[in-house]
Amino acid sequence: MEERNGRGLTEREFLERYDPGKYERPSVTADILIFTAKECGEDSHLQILLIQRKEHPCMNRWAVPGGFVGMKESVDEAAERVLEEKTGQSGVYLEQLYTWGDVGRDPRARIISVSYMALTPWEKIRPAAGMDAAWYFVSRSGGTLRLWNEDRELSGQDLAFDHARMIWLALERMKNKVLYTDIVFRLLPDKFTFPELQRFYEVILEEKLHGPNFRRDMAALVEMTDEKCKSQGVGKPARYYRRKPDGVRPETEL
Amino acid sequence: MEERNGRGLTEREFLERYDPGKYERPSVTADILIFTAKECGEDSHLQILLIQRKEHPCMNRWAVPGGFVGMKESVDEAAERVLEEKTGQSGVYLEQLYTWGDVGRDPRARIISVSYMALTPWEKIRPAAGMDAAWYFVSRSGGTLRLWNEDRELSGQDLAFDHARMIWLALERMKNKVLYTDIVFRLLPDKFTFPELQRFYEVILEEKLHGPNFRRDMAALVEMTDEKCKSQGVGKPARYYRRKPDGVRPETEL
DNA sequence: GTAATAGTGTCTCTGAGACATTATATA
DNA sequence: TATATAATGTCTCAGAGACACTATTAC
Repeated sequence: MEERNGRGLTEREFLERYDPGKYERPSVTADILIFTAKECGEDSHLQILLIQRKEHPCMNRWAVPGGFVGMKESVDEAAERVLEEKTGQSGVYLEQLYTWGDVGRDPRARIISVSYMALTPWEKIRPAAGMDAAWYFVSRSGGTLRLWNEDRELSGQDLAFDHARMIWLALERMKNKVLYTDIVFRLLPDKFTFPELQRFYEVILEEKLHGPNFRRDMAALVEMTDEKCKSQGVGKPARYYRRKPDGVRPETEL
Repeated sequence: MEERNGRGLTEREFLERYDPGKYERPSVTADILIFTAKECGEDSHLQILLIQRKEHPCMNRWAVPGGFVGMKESVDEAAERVLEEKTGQSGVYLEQLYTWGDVGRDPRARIISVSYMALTPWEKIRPAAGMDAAWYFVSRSGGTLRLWNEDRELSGQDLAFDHARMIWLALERMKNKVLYTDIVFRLLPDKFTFPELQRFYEVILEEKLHGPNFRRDMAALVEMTDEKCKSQGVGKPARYYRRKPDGVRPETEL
């Protein structure tokens, strides 16, 4: 530990003299794509929490919640902080997705954003804090992103900065991971029916699945409970299932 | 475009008054994991370019090449710049991997690093610039990373910062992507033999493959040429193959 | 010739996909 | 009873894995 560098300095001496202020530096934010899913009548959809900006730039446009990374918190911690501020939850599944570093992506200043994806069951969501936050249904059809709720439908130009691409990438990532990881269960409550589970898979995969085969393929991951769902409408009521304690698939590669 | 915010400012007026200097900001680097692969006698191995640090902190330890992201370049552009400085190449396959944001990861200052993976054929590599750069063979066995070359063998403590984890993640990512993307061909020259191709797959997948089945499965992606390899040692000389122009698999999800 | 590696052909058995059938609720 | 949805059982065919065999070089 007493090694000296080219100018004869130890590490301690070097660090004391080190001036990090010589160069200009970018700001860094953690932006969180908070997803949930709710059964709504016939068809299910993913939902994402967006915030309407009350300030320039992109005033009145809708943005993914985010916050600047402080000097005394890791980027991951900043992401958790933002998530808790917006949903009142902690311990939510959070996964880093991508870092957005183009020069002109925010006209205010040089801002680099690390995007995260958060997945949480609808039941655990507290009503979005503040009037400027709203849940939007989200789907992709053809090459375009669709975002809508009871109040309005957004077009591509209604999203701030490069956030449309952020959302697109998150949906793509989910689609790629859903078959070999456990992420669906992060969107579901502890007890769920097989039809629910299947609809969630279908939404994320953006394709219909064959019911009987789906049951067969999921058999290793879930187990039956004695409870039956109260029948909603006509037809045989579904039985509740839960995850098998040991039926585990990996979640991240890190 | 003439919308005014809560204080009656237009976007132009707001931006003129915006002061990005109020908060302290972290430094951001782009760190490049430059991989190549070379046939070396019996067994092939991936190789990675490392640089021995001549300065505190982590003096004399080996680090992944990196550089600070300038204010007038995107993070991707910074990555390309670093890559070209170190290999003299441009147009190399480059993929963003992960962003490392822990507070104490660099004792000099708060530094957030965006890691990239670069893949290039051995033939296109120019000799590493400077005496401080060296190629290391790299593999994982059990839970540990192995790095070695003709001169020395590195242990976990010989790597700077969190760079061992960076390399580990890159190997994991490669392993996960190799079967459904084109990344192997980024490591190979234009013409290659089937045994070569198979060994590269085996190195990345960290498992032996069955020769005849491997040929069958790759048939859609490559095509035979008339050229035969000069026989090296005993045995039937291998035939050269090249990629089919249309035999394409996707490379990234972005 | 033998040894060694390159390359082809074929068999089998798992498992994904499709469909038929039974079960249980409402009306 | 009819209808709608849940849940189970079975058939088939493509494809992964394993193996046997042929081809071409050095020695």
